[in-house]
Amino acid sequence: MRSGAATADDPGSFDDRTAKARIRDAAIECFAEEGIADTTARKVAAAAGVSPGLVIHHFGSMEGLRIACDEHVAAAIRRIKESAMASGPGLDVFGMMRDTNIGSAARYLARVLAEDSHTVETLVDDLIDDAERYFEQGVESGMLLPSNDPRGRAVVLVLWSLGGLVLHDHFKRLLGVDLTDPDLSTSPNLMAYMGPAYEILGSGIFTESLASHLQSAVTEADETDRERPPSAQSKQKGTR
Amino acid sequence: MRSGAATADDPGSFDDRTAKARIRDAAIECFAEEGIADTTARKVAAAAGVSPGLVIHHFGSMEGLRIACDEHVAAAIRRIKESAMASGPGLDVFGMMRDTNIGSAARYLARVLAEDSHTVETLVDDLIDDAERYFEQGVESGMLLPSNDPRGRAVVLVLWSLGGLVLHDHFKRLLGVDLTDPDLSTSPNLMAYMGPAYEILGSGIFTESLASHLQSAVTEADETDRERPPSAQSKQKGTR
DNA sequence: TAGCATATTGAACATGCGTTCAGGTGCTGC
DNA sequence: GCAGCACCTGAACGCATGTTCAATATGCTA
Repeated sequence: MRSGAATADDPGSFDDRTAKARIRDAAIECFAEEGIADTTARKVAAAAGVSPGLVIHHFGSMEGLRIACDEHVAAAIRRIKESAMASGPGLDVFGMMRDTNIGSAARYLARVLAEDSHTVETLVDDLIDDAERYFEQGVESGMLLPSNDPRGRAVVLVLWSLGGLVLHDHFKRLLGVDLTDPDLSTSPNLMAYMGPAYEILGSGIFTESLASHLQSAVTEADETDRERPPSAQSKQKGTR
Repeated sequence: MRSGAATADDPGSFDDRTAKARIRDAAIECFAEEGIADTTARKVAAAAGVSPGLVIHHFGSMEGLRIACDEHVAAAIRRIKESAMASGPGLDVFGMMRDTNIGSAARYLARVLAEDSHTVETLVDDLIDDAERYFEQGVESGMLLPSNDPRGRAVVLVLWSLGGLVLHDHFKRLLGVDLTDPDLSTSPNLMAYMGPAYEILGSGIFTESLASHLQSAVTEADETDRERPPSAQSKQKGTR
């Protein structure tokens, strides 16, 4: 069909745009744009310029297509992340996936993050592992504060960030920032998001006195197993 | 089938636990448990103990059902939020919706937050408005640090929190905490989440030097990008 | 009692889905 | 040449879906 490309699916070969690859790419875009549930074999086929039968012929089923897309996007993100980490220090978790023509990957991710997919779980785990390692370096070099729970801090920060990605429509509506924009860094409204984010990550939001008060409550609850959590007055509900 | 102590319904109607209400409740549970796309009229009908036709008869269409569920859940959350805000200060955004038998509302919310629904948008807007007002009180009473962008800070914090809710499966897997658990506050692993969260919100993660470095980079980018916006950095950030 | 509106059913319908399959096309090796 | 093979098509199948509708049950009004 195309140029003198050899046999079909050969990852790493020069011309990957075989029909199979075109279908996969079209599927990623379709999943990203229309959502998982609203993406049908026929839509993907039309977008890729092939017949519906070919979609199933190459991927076995729609679920197979989903898995292939998951893996392709995960691989793309890993590649971007690696080059970003090699290029030097960055601090936000999104930084890993911006400044690169990542295409529809961010939008795709935002769509599948809430579904359960083993591939995505593994990707999230990896992102957290890397963040944790990254934070550790930051602590050692004096850029980041140490944590009582480095792993937990990495989990919370990465999932907050990814959760923000999932809710990108709300950010777009409320702050005018599209977190899935491939070239987010040139967005004029970026600071509407980055400003508050850096402020929070810079100094928190609690004052000294409140922070110490909460901290003592936390450690207290941590030591005694059955103690009230720090959220203060939970109204007794009678029966338990 | 449950009877008697049903969850409250529309304010204004006395006994709403009609078949229509049963269908709506079953639908909320079904949406929450199986997801939006996998919830069919027949499943809802079976769960409510009625025929599929009745579902459409009462709500016009499945989309009508979705809207009715959105509005019901939004009303429930607003009610909970109001009583929580009346009961005194709390600091995390989840606090609004825990300590109450909110049923499947949190799981439902987690499912619809990423879809677009005008009702949910309005609910999110309200949550942010309340958080902003709430933070303002916290600043006045000396519990919270002032912000250069109070609105932006509220948006970011609420959406990070809600994003975490959407990704509750990942939190459950990684920290053992189920953020959609109706009685979250008694969860033994709660601190695996609250600890890092409070740590971040307490003092941030950046050290002094890095924070000032980033801040200068931000203002620099702000000035070079365009003219200095009218309301920006009028107030110098905390003396610390 | 009759009359009427509402509540509810269950079978039917049209639609769109994922998937299958028999066959067509073009290339490669003999 | 022509067999073999991979790629690809497009019609078809079976199924689940949302929705419709005539028919029935139920309860309210007079």
